[in-house]
Amino acid sequence: MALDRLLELTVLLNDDMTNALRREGLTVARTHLLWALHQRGPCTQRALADELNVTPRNITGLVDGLTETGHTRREPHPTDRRSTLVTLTPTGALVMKGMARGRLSLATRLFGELSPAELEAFAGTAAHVSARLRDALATEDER
Amino acid sequence: MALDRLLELTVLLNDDMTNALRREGLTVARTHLLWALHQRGPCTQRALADELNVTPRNITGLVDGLTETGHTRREPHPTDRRSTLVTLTPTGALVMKGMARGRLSLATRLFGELSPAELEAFAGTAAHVSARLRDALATEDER
DNA sequence: TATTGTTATACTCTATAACTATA
DNA sequence: TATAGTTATAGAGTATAACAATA
Repeated sequence: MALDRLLELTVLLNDDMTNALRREGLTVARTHLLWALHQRGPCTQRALADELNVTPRNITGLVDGLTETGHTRREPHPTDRRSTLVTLTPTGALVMKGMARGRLSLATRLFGELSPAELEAFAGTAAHVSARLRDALATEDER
Repeated sequence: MALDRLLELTVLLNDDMTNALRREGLTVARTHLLWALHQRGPCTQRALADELNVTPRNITGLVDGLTETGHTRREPHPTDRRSTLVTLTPTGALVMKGMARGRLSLATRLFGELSPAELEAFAGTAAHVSARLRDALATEDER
């Protein structure tokens, strides 16, 4: 059944992500945070908490770790002295650029043998599934 | 790009799984263990460690938790006094039966609107991607 | 009074290493 | 000597609650 394949794929992707990141001294959770910074630029921890859907306390820990490894830096907020701005260090920015390239090459290797039509069909279906997921889980409680 | 959709889907599925399971007092890791028991019947902890690809120490913790919540039980191995056989309690077996049904109904809701041809194409592509993933990650190190 | 980030505390998953009981 | 499972220890991710500084 398709769902089983999908779940299996989920597990595989997750494990592979974890292992690949460990080789760079990163974790999945920390990489999500880096990715958010890469896309949005400097953020307050509050904004990161909202973006990643975790508690502010959790962000404190993730930024602690990333700052210790030299990927991020805490800077004072220019107008609000309660806030800190989390920014990518040059190293952190480099790592994220490499990661963007890595995703591209992984995609090429994974999907490279598919015809454009197949690719389109797959992406369309994935989008469809993604959209339905929301509705489905809103009513999953009666299970 | 298709990979982005796939990763997004991975994250969504993962979060949803986590939340759905929390409503039943379970976690993803513990459910993997229950699923293995559901499919293979009573297992030694060693066998579970191999099946889930985690350390024996980790299995000790998971079985501790599941036994405390009444999903599993430890029984003496009939011939090897070093081993314990982990079994599903009646409650645990019931939960897993419900989960098998739940997966079916979730699949129906997610994929129900797709034509058989679309479903087949999606499943085929997922299998293809799954297979390629192995090769791809064996050579991902040059990144 | 409300918000930002922290400290305090706790639980789960995970790993390695040392140890006990058995094989 | 090797194997099954445990205790000991540690680190990461996550949560809630109480608190300090600031708005």
